[in-house]
Order: sequence, then structure tokens, then C-alpha cells
Amino acid sequence: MEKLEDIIFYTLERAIKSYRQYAQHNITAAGIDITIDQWLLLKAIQENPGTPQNELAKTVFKDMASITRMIELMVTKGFLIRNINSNDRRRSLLDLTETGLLILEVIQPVIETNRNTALDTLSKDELVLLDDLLSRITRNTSFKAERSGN
Amino acid sequence: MEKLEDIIFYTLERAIKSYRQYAQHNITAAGIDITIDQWLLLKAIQENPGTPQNELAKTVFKDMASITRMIELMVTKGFLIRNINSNDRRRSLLDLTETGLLILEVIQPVIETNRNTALDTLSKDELVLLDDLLSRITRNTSFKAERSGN
DNA sequence: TGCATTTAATTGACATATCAATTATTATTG
DNA sequence: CAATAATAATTGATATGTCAATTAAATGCA
Repeated sequence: MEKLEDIIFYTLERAIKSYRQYAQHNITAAGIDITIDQWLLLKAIQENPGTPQNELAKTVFKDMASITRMIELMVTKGFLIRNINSNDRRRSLLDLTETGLLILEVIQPVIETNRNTALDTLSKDELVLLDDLLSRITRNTSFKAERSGN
Repeated sequence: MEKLEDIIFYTLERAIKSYRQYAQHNITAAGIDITIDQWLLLKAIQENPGTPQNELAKTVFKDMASITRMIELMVTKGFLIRNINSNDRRRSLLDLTETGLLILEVIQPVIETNRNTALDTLSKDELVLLDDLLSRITRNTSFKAERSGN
């Protein structure tokens, strides 16, 4: 815990946790009853209609078990409707309800404000660089030809 | 989900998740029965003897409830011993067991290899920059004079 | 000293992460 | 076509994250 190389992952964890807390706080304060993770999944479903859950899992960097439970929750909350895909009865067909669509609308400005605040003072160039550095870490730590599921 | 500003937090999440999975995989593969979170907390206890749990929570970016449960677990696992601080009976006194110390020793090379792999091709300058960018995000999203606990 | 306040830690409830096992359905192939 | 393999999703178990409520002890103050 002395040299920079040793703490860069703490800095990473700290940044993401700080952002998440901040963002969630503002969402809740705006009277919107949704978690950031639920929002992300809901948005992914909206943007990729008909996508099976295993694809959604990859899109939002989660595993299938989490997706199943989150969808369940959002069906209960009235954000989603789940039907069975008649072409492949193993799959489900997910659609946003009116409520789900409305939530996405009202949350959008909050999300944008959160991002702008979080990234305030970071220039376009710096964002490009940050994206590149993080992507390299991802590449360096991605499992290749292993049967490890992900 | 189009512009860079919109996806930087996905890149962030992806990097941290990728690293965590990779690191945990290697630890488990080395036959070491500890999670990354437990390791971090164990190390924090070792490096800050006598520190109360609320301080530990800040150090490892977690909340007190998580710390309580993780300590409980590590006591059960035989990594830690918990005693009551006689100066202030609300606090506990945490000490690593022989097993706890041994774990930290055997895990150290694995941790270092993980970091080196993850940060491969990132120069010293880039690490400094990454640290700076992430710290700025943290600053931008840190709650100031609010009574929000953290 | 006595009571209210603060503080440290725990506990409960629920959301999410991860892994393993299971179920239902579809695809393969002998 | 029947047995087997592969795939999509669910479920169970356990770890962690977050918030709220509670407990126990210490502190402040009248």
C-alpha cells in the first residue's frame, strides 16, 4: 500500500463507488424509485428489443443469475412485462411497460446532470485517455480461451 | 449510450470487474481460500493495529455493516481474533492469527503478479495520470457538508 | 449524579455478485 | 426417431452493499 502501482485499484474502486453513491443519491432525491443497476438493465432492454437474457448480461457486465433476479424485481415493480418467446420457449420476451418508459424519461436529465458533475473539469482528451487506459486494463485481465464462463 | 461521455462509467465498471474476476480467479487457483475484499480488510487490520471498525470501513471504502459481517466471517475462518477494547468497551480489538498472517504471506506474490499483468503496458506516467483522473471523479462526486453519513 | 446525546457496533431487510446445480427446451447425431 | 449434448433461464447458497433501526457504552451537560 505504498507505491502507486499498489493503490491504483483502490483509486479505481473509490472512484466508481463515489460516483455510484452520488448518482444513486440524486436519483432517489428526485423521487425516482429505481437503482442504477436496474436503470442500466432497463435501458439495455429498451435499446435491444428481443435480446435474450444472456446477451443482456454481457451488455451490462453482469451474470445471468443477477439478470434473472433483477428482471423479476422489475416485473414486480411494473417496469417490465415478460412473455415467452414462441420461437424458442427457453427464452423470454421482455418489454417495457408504460411505467418503465416513463421512468426512463424522467430519470434521463438526472443521469445527465450526474455525469456532467462527475466529469466536470475533465477535458475531451482526458476522457479519451481514461477510456483507453481502462480498456487496456480490461484487455490485460480478460480471460481468453478458458472455459470459465465469461 | 453513444458518446464517450455516456459510456465512460461503463468502461470503468468493466475494468474493475474484469480485474476483480481475474484476480479472484488466480487467488482461488492458487488454493487460497479468501476473497479479495477479505484480503483487503485483513491487510488493513494488519497495517493499522488497534484501529476501530469505523476507521477500517473508511480505509477499505466499505460501510460498517459490511465490515462487521466480514470480520465475523474471518473470525470463523480463523484469520482473526476479536477481543473487547477495555478502554472503550464499544470497540473491538482485532488481531491476525497465525493463519491470517500466513495467508497474507502466501497471497502476496499472487497479488503482485495480478497487478503487474493488469497494468502491463501502462507506463509510470500513465498510471499517474489515471490516478489523477480517477481522483478528480471522486472529488467531483464526494458529498460535502451533507449529513449523509459518508 | 442523572439524563439526554453521541458514538461504535450489530442486526434486519433487501439488492446485487458469483458459483454450482437444476430445469426446460432445443439441437445433434447415431 | 431416440438418446445425448448444448443452451436459456432459474434457483440455492454465500458474500457484499446500502439503509434503517437497535443496542451498548461513553460523553456532555444541567
